[in-house]
Amino acid sequence: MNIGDVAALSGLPAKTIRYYEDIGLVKPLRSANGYRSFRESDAHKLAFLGRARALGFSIEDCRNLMALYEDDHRASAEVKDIAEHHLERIDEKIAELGEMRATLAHLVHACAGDHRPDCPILADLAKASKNAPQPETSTKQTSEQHPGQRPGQRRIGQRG
Amino acid sequence: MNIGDVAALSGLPAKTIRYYEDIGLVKPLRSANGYRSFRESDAHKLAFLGRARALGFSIEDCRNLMALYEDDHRASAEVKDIAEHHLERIDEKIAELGEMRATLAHLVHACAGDHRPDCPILADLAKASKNAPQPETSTKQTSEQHPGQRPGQRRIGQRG
DNA sequence: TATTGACCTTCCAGTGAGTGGAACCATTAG
DNA sequence: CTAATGGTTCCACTCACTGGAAGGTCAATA
Repeated sequence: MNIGDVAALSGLPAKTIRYYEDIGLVKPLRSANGYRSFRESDAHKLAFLGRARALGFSIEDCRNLMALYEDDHRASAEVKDIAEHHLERIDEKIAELGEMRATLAHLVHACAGDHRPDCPILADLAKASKNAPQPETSTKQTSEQHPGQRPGQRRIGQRG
Repeated sequence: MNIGDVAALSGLPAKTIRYYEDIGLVKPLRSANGYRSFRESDAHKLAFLGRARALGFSIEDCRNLMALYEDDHRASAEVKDIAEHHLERIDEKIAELGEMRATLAHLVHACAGDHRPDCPILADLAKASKNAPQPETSTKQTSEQHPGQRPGQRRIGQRG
């Protein structure tokens, strides 16, 4: 099959499949016209990859999982190990996001959200949490200031 | 103060602060020797940015929040709007990760994790979930196969 | 004074996992 | 013949930095 066919079967964009070939995850044959020619096994692999990626596994994890999948003498412990590590990382992320969510929800709740400028959200972001109430600015000036004439900044303010 | 001082005050790496100047988030002065010279207000901005980033706001959000923070005539509704949108995105992510977690935890629990090759995790990844039991491969061959002699792959298997 | 060492500068390249687009080739239908 | 569709390569871009090279500056010490 051509790339469009495996794309439809696996649900992966053709671009992604080309990328997966580029990084060595699949190795389709080539037809005489230069088109990629995918076997059943390639389509199977791509579906496998799609599902592993949907579970959040990294490409490196996918590579290892694929290798284990194709190894008849694997120990399921190796697979479980990868999955458990991934599970831990997911739990960490959920915890991190949960903390963000709690703080943010609290601030959002406290903000009137009207025409007035008073805003607990900005107040919280602006508050000095660590140190330096009057940090004393003990840093000695190396020489006198002059306005930033060569700040060397590009892409000022617009994204990409 | 020099970059090291604001780095210590804000908790941001000097590299990050240079990057923030590059994208126009801060505009420190320059000393005669070419060193960046940060005012109190710059240090304050950087601390603000550090906290906003820690809450997961994107750089673009930070840019907008900074602008609102510096606008005495802002409406708190604008700030709340940004925060609520971010909160929604966080909730979506938590939900997504939660689904992954559930599936993965189920699979991990079902896997013996021993020396034997039988593995429900791999079985699940490999199972055909969508369509194509025998997908019939109706795709006509454009020409006969020949092994992949010009697959054009680079960085095969190693991370770059 | 020379030299260290900490600090600063710029610029370039890389991260993960693709995505968008240009320029071009192949196949097929009308 | 032409157009549409689908394939090819290659390059640049994303996001928010991070690492490192090559070199300039400054304060302190031998």
